[in-house]
Amino acid sequence: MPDGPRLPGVDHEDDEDRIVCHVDADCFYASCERLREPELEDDPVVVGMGYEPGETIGAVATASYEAREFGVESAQAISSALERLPRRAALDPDADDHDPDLTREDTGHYRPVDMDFYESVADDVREILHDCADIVREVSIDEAYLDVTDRTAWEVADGFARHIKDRIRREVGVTVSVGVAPTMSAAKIASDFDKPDGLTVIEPGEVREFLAPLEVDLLHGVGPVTARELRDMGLETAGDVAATDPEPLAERFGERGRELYDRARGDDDRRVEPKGDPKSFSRESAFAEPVADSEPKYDQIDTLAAAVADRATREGALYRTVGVKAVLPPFEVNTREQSLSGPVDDPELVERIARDLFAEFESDAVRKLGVRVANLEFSAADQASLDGWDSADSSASPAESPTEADRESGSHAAASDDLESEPDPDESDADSDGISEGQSSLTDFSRE
DNA sequence: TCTGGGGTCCTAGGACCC
DNA sequence: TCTGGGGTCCTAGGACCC
Repeated sequence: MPDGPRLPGVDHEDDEDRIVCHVDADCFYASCERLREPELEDDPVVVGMGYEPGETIGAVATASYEAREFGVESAQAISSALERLPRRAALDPDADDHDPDLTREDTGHYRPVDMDFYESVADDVREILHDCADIVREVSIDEAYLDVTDRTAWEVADGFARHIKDRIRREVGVTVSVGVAPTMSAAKIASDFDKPDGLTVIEPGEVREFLAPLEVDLLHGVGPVTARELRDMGLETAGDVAATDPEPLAERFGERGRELYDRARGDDDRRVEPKGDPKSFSRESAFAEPVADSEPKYDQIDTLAAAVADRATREGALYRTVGVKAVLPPFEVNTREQSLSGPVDDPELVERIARDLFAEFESDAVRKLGVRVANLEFSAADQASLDGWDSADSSASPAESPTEADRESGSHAAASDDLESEPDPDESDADSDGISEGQSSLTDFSRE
């Protein structure tokens, strides 16, 4: 949308040159593990779940660079990771997976994910980032964009980035790679260019030239599927994309095609902006092997529903949509969701709806299940309850005050009734009635 | 890559409204 | 009623990212 033609002489405020920094921690989880176990330094370290002897599910979350040399990669199944790089612990003759032929050099350390600890380290990094920039967009636990236009200049951007890296290393103890460029997408590629412990600056005017030789799959937003299609179109590098006719790209990939074309040419108007509220919360978990019995599946749905609802409550979010995911062998992903007429915070309702939506897969073998809430609203409601205001305040969450919950909560009641009554065999009108009826008695939640 | 978990955004069809 | 066209919401699926 911001990609329309520019009119000369008309308000170019938005087109000012920006200096964008992308900061990306190097194998962050593994670095965190080394913070508390310095002996792991220089040894291969793999962080993930499910590598205990006998466990087969789970995947690698992060592999240190030493571990990557053995072919261990992020997202790899634990079984393959262990094949390439056995556990150091397996050297112990008493270990369950002991192998007498192993040598120390061919083994690595495996540690389970400990998000609470990684979050605490990330907090320390974030503090430094906010100290170094006016605008920070945190993308994930180990990655952020900084708008540092007002803090530095191109002539000294290199030194500024060095300063950020040094502070993080000195004060927190982890290394990061930094990319500096006039756009977010180029900064992202720059930080990736020289990992680990990298520092790459792409100055305005150099972006397209810098990108040109890069393989298409290095562009943000190009995954395996798109990369293959692009190659089929004869486009191997960012330079190929930049030089091609954008129309076929737009036809094949829609909006993403236009975006891809722009990015490959170094055009990216996005401003660095702080991240807004989350859009959804979900929990999922895989069974060790496909499960056909309905009971363990419903138990898992209940557990996931409770966890998701609890998360929403803790974060002060109301939700208006509840969904489930059922992955059937070999890897068929099914999703079902249902929206209510108004936002609620009601764990029991989440469980009921999740069970109801899952019923369709009751007799299928299932390898993975998930529950999700979406259409979140972080309104005055949670502020009110957090501040300890009493429920007389009209903006208080309808679902949190017993008195209010009892007498109103229209959507709530309507939705519950609807779900409790046996739905018609032909369910298509059973839903729409009951659920929309509560609307009139609902507090007005409309956003403008 | 025989495939974990938590997210985001886009697309496309259908319902529904005016 | 042989029906125009725009807009929005809902749902399901898919690609992608970390």
